[in-house]
Amino acid sequence: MNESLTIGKLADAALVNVETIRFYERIGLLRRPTQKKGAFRVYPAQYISVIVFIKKAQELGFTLKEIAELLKLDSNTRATCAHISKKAQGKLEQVQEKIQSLKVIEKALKKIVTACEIGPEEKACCRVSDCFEGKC
Amino acid sequence: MNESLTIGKLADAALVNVETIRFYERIGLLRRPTQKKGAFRVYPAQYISVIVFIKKAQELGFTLKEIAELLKLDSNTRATCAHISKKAQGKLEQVQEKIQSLKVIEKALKKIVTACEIGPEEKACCRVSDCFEGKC
DNA sequence: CTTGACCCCGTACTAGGGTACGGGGTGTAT
DNA sequence: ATACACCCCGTACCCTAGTACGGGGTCAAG
Repeated sequence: MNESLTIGKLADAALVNVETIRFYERIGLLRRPTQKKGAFRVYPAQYISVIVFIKKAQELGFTLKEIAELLKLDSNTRATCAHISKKAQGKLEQVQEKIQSLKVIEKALKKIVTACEIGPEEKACCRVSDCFEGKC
Repeated sequence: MNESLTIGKLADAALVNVETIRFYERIGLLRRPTQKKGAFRVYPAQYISVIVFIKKAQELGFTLKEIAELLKLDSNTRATCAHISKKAQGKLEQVQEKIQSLKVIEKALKKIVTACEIGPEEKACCRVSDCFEGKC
């Protein structure tokens, strides 16, 4: 297959607005596609996963700037492989910290759920807002 | 101890701007402290962990609105315990989804790092942007 | 009892991340 | 060859989450 898409089809496939794609191109987050049909952009289907990735990463608290850095790791410039490895390691640590923090919140929420099931009087034993103080 | 703090001390302790605290109060994310010294707000030290929590949760991609919902789980209104349990379960699922997504990204980054260490030619085998398509 | 550091409130401004709009061009199906 | 859905670009506008500002009040030390 290896379909190619207009901006509208791409937007539909990635569940975003056409304007969002144009916006990402303007700020340099998405590369303008090399191929064109007349004046119209023509995107390889690959772009869908890039946009899906951007949206997922955003939900995880990455800024568009940080996401741009993540996407840069995909570029195939062999010359800079050591550099890319270093960058990837930094991002990896950032991701692992987020996972740890989420696990702390997860634990607090689980405690609230079970405490509630046991009985209302137990509930007060855990506050999500204390979960980063080790009190939970 | 059980210290009480002025807004300035609280801001310093929680590593935010005084204006940020006032902003959070304005939008109802933080409750205005009940105690006052004259016209000045007096905060119990507990507020520090609440603000720290807000900041952490933000980094994890929660909006202030979502964070307000998380904080509501801390309220001690016994009448609504079943309701709180349900809310907490919903939030728990949201948190667990985030953890899963981050693990997918983590895996992709690890692959990039090791591929880079083995040799530049292997690097192209993994793109972070494909990581939600199961291609990684 | 004054001075300096801090607080009050309201309003205005900013940055990030889009969304909407409007006037015009285009590709394809009929 | 014409209609209609879709694309182009630029500009303006919007929401969220703050940050800054300015005029005035207040506590505590000297």
